Amino acid sequence: MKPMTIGRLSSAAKVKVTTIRYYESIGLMGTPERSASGQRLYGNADVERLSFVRHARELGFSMDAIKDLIGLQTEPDQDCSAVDTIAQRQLLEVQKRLAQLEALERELKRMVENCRGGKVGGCQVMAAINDHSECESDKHERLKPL
Amino acid sequence: MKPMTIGRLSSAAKVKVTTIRYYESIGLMGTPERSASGQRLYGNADVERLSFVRHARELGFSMDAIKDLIGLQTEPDQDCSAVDTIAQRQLLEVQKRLAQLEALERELKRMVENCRGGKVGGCQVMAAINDHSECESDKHERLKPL
DNA sequence: GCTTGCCTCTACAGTCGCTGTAGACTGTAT
DNA sequence: ATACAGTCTACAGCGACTGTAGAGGCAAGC
Repeated sequence: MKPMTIGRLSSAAKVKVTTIRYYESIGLMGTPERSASGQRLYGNADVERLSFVRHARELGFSMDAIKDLIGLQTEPDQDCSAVDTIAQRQLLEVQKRLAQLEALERELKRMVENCRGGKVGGCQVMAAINDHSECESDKHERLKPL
Repeated sequence: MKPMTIGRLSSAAKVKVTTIRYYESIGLMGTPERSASGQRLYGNADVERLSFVRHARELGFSMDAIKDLIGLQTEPDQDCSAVDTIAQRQLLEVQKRLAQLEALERELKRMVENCRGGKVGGCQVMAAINDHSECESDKHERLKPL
């Protein structure tokens, strides 16, 4: 039960030191104890909580969703359906994004395959970007960062 | 050849007014003429250039890549391979991202399907996020925003 | 005890690609 | 003449961090 410094927590949970302090600042991690000299001190529960956050981030959950999940975790007697709802919403998001990216892939593939070399002036890739209207998926939704 | 205001350019190219000014500020759109009262004035060439930028953004190209593409576009006698390289790099990025998202989808699906209802305390979804190690794709790369 | 060298602290700026706000001015339609 | 939409500049904010600066802390080797 001996407390660990932020660096140990960082390597235990595989989350960067700066990120841990950031999580604290946005209320995702709660204010830890401090040593006499002011250093943050953590215990095993913090490793688990931080790992949970990391796993959830890796699954693409937003910070808000993660906050909700943590809130639910602290009330184990509540109905599980709230958790299920969050996960299902996330799955839908991922599937939507997948569909977008698949359309993009088809389009880029077509562009690259049509390239016959030569000069920029007659470049098929350039033409494809210019004359986007020919494309199957003309109406891209606003694309989130790749 | 009568010049148009930023609002007309905005609807012609389907890019928001504020975004056009932003593009100007980062050097993507060049400084336009101004009317006597200081309003920006654009011509048809600007519509094409801005549409090109929009199409490229919809295809997920970064601003840097788009700057490169525009630079190449103004030199139609250069070899086309530089364009092809940028597009291929973009395709690879998209494919990498697709693979990540597919792994995510499998994992989320598994989580959601395992949910049998009940209380949060015994929730399979929670368990799955906690015990990420069981998953096929334990080693997710840093996930970019959904 | 002293130095070395890493660890930790706070506070703030920067990233990307915009979006939103405030407050003033301009142009057009009625 | 008035109303109202459009435009102007300048700056702050978004999410989820990352990077920097400058100061202080801590354990190990000499």
